[in-house]
Amino acid sequence: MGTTNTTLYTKEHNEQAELFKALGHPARLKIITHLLAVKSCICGDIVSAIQLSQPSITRHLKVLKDARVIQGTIEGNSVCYCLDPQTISKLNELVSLMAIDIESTNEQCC
Amino acid sequence: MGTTNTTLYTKEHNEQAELFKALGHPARLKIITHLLAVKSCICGDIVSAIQLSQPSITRHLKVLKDARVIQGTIEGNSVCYCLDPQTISKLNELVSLMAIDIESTNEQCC
DNA sequence: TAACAATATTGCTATATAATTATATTTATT
DNA sequence: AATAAATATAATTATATAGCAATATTGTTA
Repeated sequence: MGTTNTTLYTKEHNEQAELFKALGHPARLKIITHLLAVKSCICGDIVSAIQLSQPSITRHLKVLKDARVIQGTIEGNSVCYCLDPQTISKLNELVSLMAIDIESTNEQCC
Repeated sequence: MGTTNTTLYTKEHNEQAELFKALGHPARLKIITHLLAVKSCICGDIVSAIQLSQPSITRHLKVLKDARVIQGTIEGNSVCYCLDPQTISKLNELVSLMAIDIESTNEQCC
């Protein structure tokens, strides 16, 4: 049905899935890369950096914001977006743990 | 349109997005967690570990396999699945870089 | 206050996804 | 060869997502 039955899973798995899902679109990765590249907050110029319509960008930004990948603060007329270090850090821990766990599981049976 | 226009993005971003997308479902994270926990390849018992129908599991496994998160080898009647260390390692590098980059961008303007 | 600028929302369409039941395929076993 | 077991595929349904054009909202400035 296109609808995930979240009741079957832990809160953690559901939250982590939301995060990964938010990262699962090239436009959103491009936005993130852009935010990292400019080394500071950026405002409306995301639209000119990404080849999508303004409403589409806004939507992608909303997805990233809902997943707490980015934060947005209103600065007068425009909005200043930047990455949320906490979320990226949490993501990093999660993936690092996976990588460590997999190292110790070096039975390579497949 | 529900269809991502992949031509707008780099091959890397498209590939990374595919990977994140594959991880963006709690059932698939549960499968991964299970594979990490049993510390070895497991076969059909994934179905009993996850509360979903057999075809749904098979589909999730296919998504993970297509994204190279897991590998599957046929063992007689059943299939043995395990995580692909290379992909997890690549993912780890990517996310680590993000985390490092964000550290150096500590202007916290938002 | 009017006009402008920047961002958000709405409405729409087409494709993608999640899930199931039923069926098919494949291999093992008797 | 027949049956059983394990996995995969097909068909179906409902919801989600990506994208855009048009419009609304919100804040700035003349």
